Amino acid sequence: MKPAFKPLPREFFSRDPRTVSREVLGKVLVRKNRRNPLVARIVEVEAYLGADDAAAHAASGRTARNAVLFGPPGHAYIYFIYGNHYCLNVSCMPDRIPGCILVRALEPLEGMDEMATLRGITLDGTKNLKLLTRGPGRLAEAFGITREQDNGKDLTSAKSDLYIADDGAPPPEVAITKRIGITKSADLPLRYIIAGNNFVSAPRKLA
DNA sequence: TACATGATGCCCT
DNA sequence: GGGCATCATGTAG
Repeated sequence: MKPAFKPLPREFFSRDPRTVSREVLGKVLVRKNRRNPLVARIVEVEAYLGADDAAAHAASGRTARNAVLFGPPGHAYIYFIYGNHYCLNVSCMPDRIPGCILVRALEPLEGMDEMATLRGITLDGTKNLKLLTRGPGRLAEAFGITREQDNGKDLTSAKSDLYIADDGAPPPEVAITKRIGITKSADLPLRYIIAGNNFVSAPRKLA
């Protein structure tokens, strides 16, 4: 593991989710409470705007489930979907304003063996590497993320066992498309991907 | 208390 | 390419 993964400051997330989405691409997600650190680069995210975004969980106001979105920025909002899958979101915007980003795909950098174990698959070749962290449900499983353990966790502190950091990589080229898997406000161009990256969850037309 | 539904992934064809 | 598992949450009654 490279030295000094520096966590992003809370102010980074205290902004419009669209700005955060664009700038968080190329940063790394770090998981520490394992035998070995798990590290993967963020290559695909979506922005959810809050009150004015019909597709956002926060659109209909604060509930027990989405309370984290209404709290301070830089915290993990984990929810369970389709009876099988967890998804990792990061709260954005200042306290009480419910923006967020959804992390949709990662490029594994370190700890692939353990990710494979968590996913319940074997790594036969480079092809299977994509199966580790491509898609919101998959990456959550590969990082051992559950609502019980990780919901509300501070992602801006290296003391946290789950956080987002800058590893010094140069900013990538960003492409923008429509969001995936939603029915409301489905045409808005709020999905941000690293252009040409092989680990994004699905090829889509540019918006 | 009951019901409809979803920011998905897997397996079968 | 399409159907389906599977359940927490929110909303209605």
